[in-house]
Amino acid sequence: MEMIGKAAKESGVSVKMIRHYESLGLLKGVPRTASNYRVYGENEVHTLRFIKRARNLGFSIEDIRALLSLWQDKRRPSAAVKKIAGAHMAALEQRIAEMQSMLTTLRHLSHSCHGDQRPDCPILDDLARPH
Amino acid sequence: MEMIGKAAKESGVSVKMIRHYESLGLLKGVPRTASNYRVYGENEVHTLRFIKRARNLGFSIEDIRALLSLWQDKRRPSAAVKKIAGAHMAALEQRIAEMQSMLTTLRHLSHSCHGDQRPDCPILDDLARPH
DNA sequence: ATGGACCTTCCCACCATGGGAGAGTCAAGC
DNA sequence: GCTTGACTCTCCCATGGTGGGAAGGTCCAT
Repeated sequence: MEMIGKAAKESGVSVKMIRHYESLGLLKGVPRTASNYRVYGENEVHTLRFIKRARNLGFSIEDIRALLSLWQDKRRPSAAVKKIAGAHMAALEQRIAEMQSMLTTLRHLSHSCHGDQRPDCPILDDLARPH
Repeated sequence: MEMIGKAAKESGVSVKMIRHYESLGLLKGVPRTASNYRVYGENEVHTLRFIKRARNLGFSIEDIRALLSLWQDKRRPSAAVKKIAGAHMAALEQRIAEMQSMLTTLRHLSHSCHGDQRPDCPILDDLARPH
């Protein structure tokens, strides 16, 4: 009889988040003891690790919901999985590109800022640019 | 007499967010008409554009709060500005590195997934890895 | 039986943004 | 003057993912 704390340790998902995922319907039908404690078996811990790994790869909860149901469907077409992964990769690429563009601008600005005791600061000048 | 809608258009900050920034103390002492409408002048619009630009560069509200006060302090040391920018750049770099690491893994997995009608899928296999 | 380590539910917070309700205001056109 | 539409006001709620903490129940070892 495995309680939530043990499942948390084994899966790497915090107790808080295990309950949260359950409330979101990612873990269904978790049984309870007579005193209302959640009980986890191998399957649940396996699912939690799946979720953990997917979160580590940046998948959203909705993506994970879809991935879990494909995982459980032994007749899924692998194309369906690849499509989700592809969309996520595209989103990551876009976000990275945005951040890199910020970084490029910041590096230019920072490079041209003395960073000393004097008040002159191209960084502030840029932020305050009338444009 | 410039109402909030016009200030929004001129600054690129939404009406909602202008009010929000004011509630956070980023815009102080915005005057009101007799009928309680906010009134904006050049200074306020300028500040809003500053905020907008800083947000576009990914600065947090707290960073912006500090940047605004440095902007208004004509005797600031530029080092203080550069320090904030540097910390932000480091955070961006770290986040980008994390996302790129996700992307690398995803690309490997996706590459080895047929993406057809068959159920075999290394992506799911990896997510479900016992590890 | 007491204490400590669990567990439960419920509410609140973050950050930045937006949606929408319900009410007031203002100007233009009739 | 009255209607209409475009503003504006304040409030509350939602997002997504995570955590904090309160108030109470349970279980086991001393």
